[in-house]
Amino acid sequence: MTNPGESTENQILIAAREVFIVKGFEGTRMQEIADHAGINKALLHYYFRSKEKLFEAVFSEVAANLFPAMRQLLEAELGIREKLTFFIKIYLKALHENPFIPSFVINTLNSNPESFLKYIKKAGIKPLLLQKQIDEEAARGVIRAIKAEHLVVNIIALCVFPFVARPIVQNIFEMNDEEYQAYLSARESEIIDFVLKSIQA
Amino acid sequence: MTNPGESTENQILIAAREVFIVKGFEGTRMQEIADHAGINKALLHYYFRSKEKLFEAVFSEVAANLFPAMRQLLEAELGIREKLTFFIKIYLKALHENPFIPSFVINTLNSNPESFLKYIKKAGIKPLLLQKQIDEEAARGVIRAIKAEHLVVNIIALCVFPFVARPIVQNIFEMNDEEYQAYLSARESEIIDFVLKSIQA
DNA sequence: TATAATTTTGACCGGTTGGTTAAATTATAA
DNA sequence: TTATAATTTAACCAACCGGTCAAAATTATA
Repeated sequence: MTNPGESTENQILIAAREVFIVKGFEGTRMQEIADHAGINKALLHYYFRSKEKLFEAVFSEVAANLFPAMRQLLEAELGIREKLTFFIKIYLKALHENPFIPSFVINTLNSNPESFLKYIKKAGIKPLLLQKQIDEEAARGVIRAIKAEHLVVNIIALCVFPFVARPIVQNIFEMNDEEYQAYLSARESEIIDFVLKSIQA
Repeated sequence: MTNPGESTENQILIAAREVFIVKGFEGTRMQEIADHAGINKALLHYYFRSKEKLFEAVFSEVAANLFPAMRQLLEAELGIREKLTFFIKIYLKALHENPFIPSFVINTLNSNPESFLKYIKKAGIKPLLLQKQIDEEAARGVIRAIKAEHLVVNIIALCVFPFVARPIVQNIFEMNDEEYQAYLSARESEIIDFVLKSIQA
């Protein structure tokens, strides 16, 4: 699977991402990353010095994208209902493109709870701005009053959960892979509907 | 931390559960479990033969409790709104008592997606029963129509997510541990409200 | 074309870790 | 009290795994 166009360093990053995201830091073997990248294992150390630094390179790429995207969505110049609808659409699209990211994030949180803190701080998400908008639109009767910390967590939970719990959901509701894909596709309108109805004035 | 009243085997199980649940299979060292249990490491093999069998003992205890409880709640002789309210209350109570279980489940799903299948099958959850009740009560105008596979996943997602994403949520919304505890406590009424409003006829 | 720099490799090292074992200790049964 | 069974332990083993290295190969530069 060597890609002649990519530099070796980049091939390593791609392979490392693929393996770390599924197996986590402890579960990943350097030899497996090397196999994925189609290179000798020593090269991993040549370019990244250690397993931990390689993981950090993968991790920081994930974390660096997570929160800025979230902030951008939350600060969009939109009415609250449109904003939430837009957030749900974009967030689900990102999840479809990278379905293992949520599990990776949760795994990393488990073994290193402070790992995301600097990326959160750097992204500069301003929850008070959203709360302000919610309060203003609740005062106008557009939606009911609700705390931002509940609303945002609810939306992300609804989006993320079917990806992290896929084997369980698929089995309980007896869906094959195709049916589950259809289910995931239906989630967009389902979540938008669920959320908008729940905050109706 | 040796407990004179407990058998050695049980002490091992308790310690193994504590460590495996937080660190997962790959991240756990047998010596650490032995240290937690206050015993010599060789005893782990004497009683459980291998790390994998010890993990399986812990895992099966978790899995054996997860789905039967869920089924019981879903088949309670209650109206749908009362049933969902009851489900949320009991589910959150269980999560407060075992806050690391969701992360453990997700970690285990990641490394072994088929691990829960036999426990799901054994629990015999009948989604069609719930769907039937939803359809009947929607026909009577008690709630709006909604697919069981969306409703159940939504509820579990809302309950579970603040536990698995705690460090991130805590940091984005700038809460200390005490404030987060209050936040978790508020989740019950928040989720009940959110869900019941979203399925209102 | 020669030399230098960079990249790559196979082989190896040392620490970690799951697992084993013989002996010692404790518990139980006869 | 003695024999046997169960439990426990310190020490050890072997495989695994992250990391290193000298040499070779390749690429770049003078």
